[in-house]
Amino acid sequence: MDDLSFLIARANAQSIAAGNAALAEFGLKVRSYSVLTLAAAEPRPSQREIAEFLRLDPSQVVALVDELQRAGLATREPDPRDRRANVIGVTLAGRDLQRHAQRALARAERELRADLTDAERTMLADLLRKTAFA
Amino acid sequence: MDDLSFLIARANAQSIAAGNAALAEFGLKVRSYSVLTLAAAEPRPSQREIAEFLRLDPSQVVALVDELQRAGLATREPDPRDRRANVIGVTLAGRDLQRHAQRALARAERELRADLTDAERTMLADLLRKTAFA
DNA sequence: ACAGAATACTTGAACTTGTCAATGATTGAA
DNA sequence: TTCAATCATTGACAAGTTCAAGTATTCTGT
Repeated sequence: MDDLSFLIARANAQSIAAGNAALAEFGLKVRSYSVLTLAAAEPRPSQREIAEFLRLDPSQVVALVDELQRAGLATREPDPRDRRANVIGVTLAGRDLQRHAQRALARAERELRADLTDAERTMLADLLRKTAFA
Repeated sequence: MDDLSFLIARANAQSIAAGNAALAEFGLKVRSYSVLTLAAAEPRPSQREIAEFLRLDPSQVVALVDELQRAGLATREPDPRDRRANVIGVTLAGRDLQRHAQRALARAERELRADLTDAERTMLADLLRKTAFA
């Protein structure tokens, strides 16, 4: 039971729990926060790009964007260059909330991973990046 | 989006997908394999201990043990020392299957994490262990 | 010894997530 | 221009999570 996949699974469960707890005060979850963050980036992504990046089914992205839009945080416009696609962006409120949520999340993560030094956290991130984007 | 939790989530999704694929030929999934592996250990765990270790709700463990038992892989006996609790173990077939599945899983994992050297994999496991069992 | 709190498992319900197939609109390619 | 591919959407369904309630058993304090 000391294999990589098990350790990763456990660390992930902790991340999600801590993340959702930290995001609760913003009315967000890890999922909706991720979508909001991508929507706040430039260039604004399409739903397909969001789905691809987060490894979600496109139909899940529909629901997530619906939710953010209803909350007045995200915008959804047809892409003028490809009218099949929607361009997802953020409202002013969305951008503001994203910033606050990002800070809260970073704080929660540092707390959760407090047993690692800064150097170890960096090392861990590097290794994960190397294997997770192969 | 390059924070630890995101990377962990992504690596986890890959692990589960690759793990389930590798375990399919044994009729197992990552979940049932984990329970089977714990059941094969000494001393044999109770369902509560399995739930705690895998961070599952006790009711989920009921279903998982049911499944393994129906497949003739796991045994479930009341603990003579505490008749509220069940002691979960493995049958001969269960032990045998666990061994084969373990090998297949290790192989799949090495393959999935092939972009890391052995030393890096060890380092990654050490870091995860340090943060996941704080 | 006894009552009451606590624990282990089980069941079932509600809810969230994950997966898939089908559809309409639009675009790209032969 | 026609045919295939792509993007978003919907709806159906399986799988996973979380909770509350119930039974049996054990533990605690008197």
